[in-house]
Amino acid sequence: MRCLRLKKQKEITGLHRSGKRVYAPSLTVIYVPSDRLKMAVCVGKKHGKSVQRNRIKRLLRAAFSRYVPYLSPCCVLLIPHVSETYTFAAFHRDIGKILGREKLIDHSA
RNA sequence: CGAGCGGACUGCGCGGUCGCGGCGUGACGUAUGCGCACGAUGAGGAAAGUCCGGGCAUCGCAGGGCAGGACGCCUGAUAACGUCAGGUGGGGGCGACCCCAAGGAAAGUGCAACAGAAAUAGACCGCCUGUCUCCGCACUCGUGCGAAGGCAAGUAAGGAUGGAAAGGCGAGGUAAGAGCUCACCGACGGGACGGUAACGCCCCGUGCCAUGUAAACCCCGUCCGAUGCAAGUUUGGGACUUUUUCAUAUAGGGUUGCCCGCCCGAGAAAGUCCGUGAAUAACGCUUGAGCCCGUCGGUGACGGCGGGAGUAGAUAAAUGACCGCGCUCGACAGAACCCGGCUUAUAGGUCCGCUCGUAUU
RNA sequence: GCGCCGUUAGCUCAAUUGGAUAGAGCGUUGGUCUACGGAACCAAAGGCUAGGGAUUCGAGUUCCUUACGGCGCA
Repeated sequence: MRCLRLKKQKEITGLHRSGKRVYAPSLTVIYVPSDRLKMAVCVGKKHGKSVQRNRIKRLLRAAFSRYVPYLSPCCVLLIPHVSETYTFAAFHRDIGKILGREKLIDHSA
């Protein structure tokens, strides 16, 4: 999981500038094709205190990791939307919907 | 039973599958960095706010002065504290109990609006005495009484204010009054006794030198060098070119905010090449004034001795998903160098001690 | 992680050494003017000075504490 982390400031600003944005009810995904699979989550202070922010990050990582074995290589940034409640089921469903629509899932694998 | 006060503790539990962080082991794989397998382990009472105090680190270390800051009843505890313990004084509550930045206003300066006669100091009204002028009444006819006004002296009883009005209240006293005198209370001064002390209590004396504010400046006493793990240490990172800033001592830079004193000869920027990367890697980084139990000393905070258990250490940052069971249906909330406190948030539950009221015995 | 500021009317800002009724501009509402509107003029409303406590006779101002917002440090 750690090798998939997207860490560099340059890469993240690059994603914001040239990445493709895809929207779902619970979150926004920004991605760009790459030679390796990398991901990051972005949870701002508007989502609440640190306990709640940590929980959102865990839910996003857990939901994303379900699709890791099937993904073609790219850089991905996950940004949740502000809401009353955050559930694993909603994140899991929306991430699957987006990745399927954008044809990033390699069904042959 | 109802209402309440104080103290201590707890902070969902159990089982499975997949996954995450660092750690250990490996007759494993790759070729030194990781992967794989197995094993044990992995957030709090506040981890929070950053309000105090330390450890630790670097700079200064020949220090000195000024400025600045903090604290402030007493005694003790402690590495230290603005914390804690025990007491003193004051305030609140019927009570259990709770609260208090609680030195100095007779070292000096400032401020006290409005109201009020007057605000830190006095005489506006008033009261009273003497005298003069004028008026009225009475009669024994120049005296008495009454009223008004002027002048002089006395006084601080009373005067709608105000947070505060020159000790309070009562009695005597007086022309009217006044600690002028007296009793009680208060204040101040002195002494004896008790207490380590803050202070308490008793006796004697003084008619009483006099408001509040120091979380206004200030004075007195005690303490404080500065910066903070983004501190700091080590490795890699070197080569070439260009530009620029001053200087051989009245400059420039460093040293604590400033001054004295002390130290130093180089420093800065841009571009190109090598390089995965420099917002990097490793160290600092977790055993510490720590925790639990017993015992001894102490009213207690705490200390001495003996025994025991003891792996969070990340770096865009680790605890999640799904399923089953139980119950009271789960609050506030996430370590980031480490400790001691304070403050604030907190569903529900447990235990101990105590007070008041009602009823019964 | 560390250090430092701010919060006053719907908005932007004042308020002297603590002194009484917290002020100004814009906006809002009503009126005058106009055939109607704008502009102009006149008037009014609107504030628990971020919350709580303390000091003081008296607090927007001083002190403590909490909340929110903002800035700086590689």
